Amino acid sequence: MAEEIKKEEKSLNFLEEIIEEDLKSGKYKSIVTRFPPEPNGYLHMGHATSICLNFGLTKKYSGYTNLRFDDTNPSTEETEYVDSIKEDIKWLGFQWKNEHYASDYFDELYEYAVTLIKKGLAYVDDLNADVIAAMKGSPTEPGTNSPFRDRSIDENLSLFERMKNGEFPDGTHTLRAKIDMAHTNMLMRDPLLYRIKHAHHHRTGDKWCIYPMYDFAHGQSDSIEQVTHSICTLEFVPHRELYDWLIEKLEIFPSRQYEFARRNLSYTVMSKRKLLQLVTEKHVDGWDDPRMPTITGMRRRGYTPESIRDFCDRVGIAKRDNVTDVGLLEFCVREHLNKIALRRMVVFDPVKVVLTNYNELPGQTEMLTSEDNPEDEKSSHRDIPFSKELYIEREDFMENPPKKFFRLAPGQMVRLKSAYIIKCDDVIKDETGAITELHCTYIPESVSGNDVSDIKVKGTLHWVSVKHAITAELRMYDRLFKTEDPSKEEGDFKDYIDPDSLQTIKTVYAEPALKKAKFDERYQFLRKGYFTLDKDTSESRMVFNRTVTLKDSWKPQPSKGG
RNA sequence: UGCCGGAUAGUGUAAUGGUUAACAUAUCACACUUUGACUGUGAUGUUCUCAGUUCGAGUCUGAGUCCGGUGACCA
Repeated sequence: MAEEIKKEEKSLNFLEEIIEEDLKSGKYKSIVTRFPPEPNGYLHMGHATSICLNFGLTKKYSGYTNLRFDDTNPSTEETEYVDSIKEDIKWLGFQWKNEHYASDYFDELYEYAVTLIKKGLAYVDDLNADVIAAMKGSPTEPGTNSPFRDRSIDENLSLFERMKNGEFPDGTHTLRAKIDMAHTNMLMRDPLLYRIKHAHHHRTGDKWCIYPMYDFAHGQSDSIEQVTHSICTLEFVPHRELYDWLIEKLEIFPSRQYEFARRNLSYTVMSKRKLLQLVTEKHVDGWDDPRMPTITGMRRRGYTPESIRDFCDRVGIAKRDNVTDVGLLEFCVREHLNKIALRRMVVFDPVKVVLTNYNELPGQTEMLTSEDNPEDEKSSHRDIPFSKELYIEREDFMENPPKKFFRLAPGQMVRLKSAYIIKCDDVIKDETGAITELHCTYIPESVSGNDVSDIKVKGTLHWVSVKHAITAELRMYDRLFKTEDPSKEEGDFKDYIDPDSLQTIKTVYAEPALKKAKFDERYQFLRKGYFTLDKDTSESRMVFNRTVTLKDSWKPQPSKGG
């Protein structure tokens, strides 16, 4: 027996390295992470990265992940978002251990503030926002101490309590940490800890009129929950110093913050503000528009959670700015859908084929059969009716084909998928010269599964029987933007929206098996792409969304002289 | 202008001082194919610059360049 264990050692990302080191050194026996959305918007692909990271880490190493809503700003947050966020996380396939709210900790946070005041490390400032901002100084110039900086502890205590009791209007007082107004890190120049907001909170109602700032809530919540690794994006790097300072002064559980680069995707935008703009200005159909990089949008588009997780795994994480090619996401989606999608034939832009030598018996329909998914050896099958009159794709016929055109052309033969080989004999046109029918002959002995014709053809076409076809509406979605990084372009990012990113085909012709389409199924319309049923489907109208096209490497050769 | 990050094929990541810098995707060929899909085979293509340390540098040091973040009573 070979002693060498050939283990495919997958390299670790920088967070896995840190965690393995922490586990090895005995610093922690198990790890705790958290996913901390603010309930003021819908989750998008960037959040999905963070979710996969946080939950993935505690799944790989022993531990768990909490869901914590960072609801410290009552004026922007709503319960509506809480529900959608939870739904999205579950849909992605993750389950949190505890559901927390920063607002659950308001009492403790208040006590922490009192502790800081008693230590002489925080004070109530009577300055208004503008003055405080002005006195912060600039990156190159130190700030100026507030005249209220050296109030007595007792006075601070009393003032802070009166703030809590609602004795002051909004904006008149704040609680600030007493650190260093000349600090090179602007965030350390006596940062605000609490502000007065006489606002109704979605969970605590009217109990509070003072609310902690992010910096005085996030790290403290981490600590209360004994989060070991608090993972956030790079723009919070400057906050880490304050994060550590507060934990040290408060002498609470030392959670540690680690930062990674947020995930950007090409041909889309990812900031909450921009996505909101797209919705409110009606450039898209809503948060769940299938072109949106939101979880709900991708779900409606037909993306699978498996493919999104796979994508996150493949791209990994690091600390450098990135714009990941959305093509990679599309690859992951195709790869998964190829395995699970049921095959169906749908003709988008029909041209009629008449099989001149096919004799239909009255009252009888020839039924053919085809596998639902050739990737699956145990695939189920469905029946497909065949008849004298068929539709094929208009683009699958050319009167004057270029070289290597494997489809239908005068005198040329093709296979109809799961049916017969046919040969084109005549092209029928109307008075304008437009092709109305193709007269073909079929080869009876070439039937799929029992082909004794010995004819080899290069092309196989999808088709439907005219009289058996059902109709549906198709929404062909493409990338929302025309440029890779719309935010980087000159002018407004919205100028780069692709007006053709949604093209609706009102009527397409499908084989009857598609009538039984279900919302949780994915379909591959043969040679066309992956589709899923849209919520706009009604009794009278089926609507399908194109999730992603099939890869298509065929390029028509330039034909010479007609 | 200060402070803090970062720079490896087109893109995203790996290589933890030691062969010819790897993997995925993309692109291009070829093969296979009752989906011009899938699959298979091959090819193209990479360490920001300069100097230094070292037998040996993508990795360490210094300088420079470029990119990003940061100056909300937002998170």
